[in-house]
Amino acid sequence: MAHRYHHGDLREALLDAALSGLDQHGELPSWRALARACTVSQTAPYRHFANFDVLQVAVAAACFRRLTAAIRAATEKLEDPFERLAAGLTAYFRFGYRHPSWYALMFGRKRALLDNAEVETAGSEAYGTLVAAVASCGVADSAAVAFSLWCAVHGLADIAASGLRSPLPGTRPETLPAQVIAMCMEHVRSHARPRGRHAKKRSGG
Amino acid sequence: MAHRYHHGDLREALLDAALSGLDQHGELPSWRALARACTVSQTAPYRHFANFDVLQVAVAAACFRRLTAAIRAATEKLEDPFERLAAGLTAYFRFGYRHPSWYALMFGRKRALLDNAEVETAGSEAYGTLVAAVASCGVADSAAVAFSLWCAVHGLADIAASGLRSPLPGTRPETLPAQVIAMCMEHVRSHARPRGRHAKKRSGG
DNA sequence: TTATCGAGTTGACAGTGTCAACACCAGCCG
DNA sequence: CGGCTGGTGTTGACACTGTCAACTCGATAA
Repeated sequence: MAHRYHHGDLREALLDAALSGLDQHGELPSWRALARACTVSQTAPYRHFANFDVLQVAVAAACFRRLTAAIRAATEKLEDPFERLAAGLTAYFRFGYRHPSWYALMFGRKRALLDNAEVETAGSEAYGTLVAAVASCGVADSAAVAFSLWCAVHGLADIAASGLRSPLPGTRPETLPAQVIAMCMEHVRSHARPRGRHAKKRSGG
Repeated sequence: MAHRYHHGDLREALLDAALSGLDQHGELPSWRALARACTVSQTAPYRHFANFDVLQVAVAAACFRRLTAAIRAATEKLEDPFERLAAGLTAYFRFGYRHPSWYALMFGRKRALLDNAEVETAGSEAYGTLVAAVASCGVADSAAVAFSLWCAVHGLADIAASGLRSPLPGTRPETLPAQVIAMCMEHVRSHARPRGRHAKKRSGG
């Protein structure tokens, strides 16, 4: 059975092809190229996605889920809330740095992405982990502080993802995130309720 | 003579059409649409731009120059270096917020933009004003601090430009930049050499 | 067995960026 | 004045794109 008439799991195959094409060529393959990659006629994908935008949205949502997973993986083993936060921010940056084309898709401003529920949900979950991490550092208005941190780290990731022609000559890109994340942690500490200098979090309050 | 065979200044007309199309429809018009807008055949633009990427680069460079101008306009009247810096950061944000499609073009990661001399120059000039402003606040490693500020403000502008579905419910987008810029100024002050004089804030140590 | 219907196919359409070949016309040289 | 030149604009074509309508396949239900 070299060629079944029905592919079996075309939807998933298309998403896989999209992700790997994104990694390989830096851009989302065309609708027809995706079909070709799945050895399927150029209109077969229409049975699974209403149009190209819908497919893009599905891919972006998948990327957001991976971002959330990356952050969780980087933080789940840590106890100290400040360490957790710093690790989460670092993981966020690294995600954008390592998968520039995913990040570009996620934050490339596509009309369809902006008002889509799936992306909204997946994005909010990622953002939620950040707010929670800030709150657990004992910051009062954690939402506002979290937003500022997000701006800083998103800017860093976005700059890194889009080439990073190192505006600081002689500095390796690897060292830049440390500066930015240091600024973030400064900000958090200055907004945290005093809790005892080097006390590990003991009991929740 | 309603129709001259030679347009006269097609190059400039194309750039104008591109900018206004960018403002009006949120996206760069197509090559052919631009030609149509200048009442010219669809291949006439090739006499002025080698291809579509080159045109895009020219438009992006123009946008960078406008950004620099906006920052200069917002800061030139101010004396106090800290005020100047804050005003410059605010102007940067406002530029992205008010011209989302320009900003998207400038930082949308297009291969052609990354290694283009004109864009590089125009971008560096804008970045240079930031570094200078930071340095004039008496910050030692002004390059590193400026980069962190850039990340924060770029992230803010980028988020604002791409829709800003307000991750902080109940907060108007207008109030968000204040938070981020406050973080930036905190960062600068904590890295500034103490100079006495008109210190608005002192950090206890 | 036959009817049904989701899933895949073919062919076509308007739109895109780009190229080669051609047409126009301002300017210079004789 | 006349003819040539070369920058500018035009025409027609190519391969490619996303999308649609109409057709076909084949597993499952009656």
